[in-house]
Amino acid sequence: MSETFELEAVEVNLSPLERFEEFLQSRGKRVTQQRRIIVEHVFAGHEHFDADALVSQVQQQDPHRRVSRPTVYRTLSELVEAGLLRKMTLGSRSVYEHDYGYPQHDHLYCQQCEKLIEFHSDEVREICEAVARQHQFRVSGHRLIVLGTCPDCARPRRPKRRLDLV
Amino acid sequence: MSETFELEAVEVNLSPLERFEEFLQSRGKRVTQQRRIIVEHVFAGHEHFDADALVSQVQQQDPHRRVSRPTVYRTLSELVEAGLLRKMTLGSRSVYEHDYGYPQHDHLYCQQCEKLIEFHSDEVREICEAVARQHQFRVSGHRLIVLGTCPDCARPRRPKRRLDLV
DNA sequence: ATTTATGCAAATCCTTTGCAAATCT
DNA sequence: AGATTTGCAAAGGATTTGCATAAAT
Repeated sequence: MSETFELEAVEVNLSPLERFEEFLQSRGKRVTQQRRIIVEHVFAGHEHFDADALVSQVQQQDPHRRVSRPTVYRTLSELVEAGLLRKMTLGSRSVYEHDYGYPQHDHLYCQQCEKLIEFHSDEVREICEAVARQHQFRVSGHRLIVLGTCPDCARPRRPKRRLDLV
Repeated sequence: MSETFELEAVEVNLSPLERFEEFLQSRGKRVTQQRRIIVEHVFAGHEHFDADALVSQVQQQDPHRRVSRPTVYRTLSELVEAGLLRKMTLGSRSVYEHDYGYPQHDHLYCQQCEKLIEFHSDEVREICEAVARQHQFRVSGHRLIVLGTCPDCARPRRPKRRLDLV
């Protein structure tokens, strides 16, 4: 998965933090400690995460560099605006993932263990564009999520599937 | 849109209510006034709706046949379980639409006016299946939403787009 | 007669907001 | 200094839950 990223990665000149600082300046916003902490933490790995996880991870990684929940929510919104993160809704909470420097992709979502598996498909984007064209619809993006059970969860015990959700 | 439905509609023997009654009985649940009211109302038209809209619509349609919010939520879950309704998340709330007797489809979602436009694509389902196969993933369904601006909203004023959401 | 369902009020969960104190530029 | 941010506590919106009462089998 990460190999794929390296290969397909879009050309990027600035580090996420640099890009974010640029964004902030262009808006007359300030480069604060907490915004720096958040960006660094978020781009240290490329897993999916939600606001809550981010708050506790940052806090436990270094008790000194703590950031409040409201600030995390505020900064995540800015990162989405800046094009650094992509946001998607999973059940009741929002999940974020890298957007800047990462190729477009969609997900397989295991309803058992809540795992997200990424996959890329040019066809999906093409279909979206074709359909949009037919409806004179101006596309800004799409979200495709394939629901089901991952191989790990398919074995063990009976797949008490959750029929609701998403 | 509705013409397409007529043509592509899957073979159906039972009315939604009959099917739901069957489902309820098979689970030792009861056929109550409010469950009947809800099913009838939901299948009177085939628009998308959320719990809140359903509560007020039912109430204003006939003040006598009122149903409480908790009951609506509980019944909607049962209808999803029964395969009569499909649930999807839009921003912060859940939106429902017919599933029983209606062909699989996906949506174009206007971020300006929140309108949902349905479209059908066999290719999407095929892609989902192909990808799932590659990952030994057992598919139970998918959700594809194309985000953007509908033609009606593209004209009037500048498209102050919402960059967050979904 | 039993058992399940309803409605109310209260509780949850996730996210946002008001505001005084702290931090940037 | 002057403006923006932060963190706290509280507010909000959507959905769920406990429980006594009402309705279905």
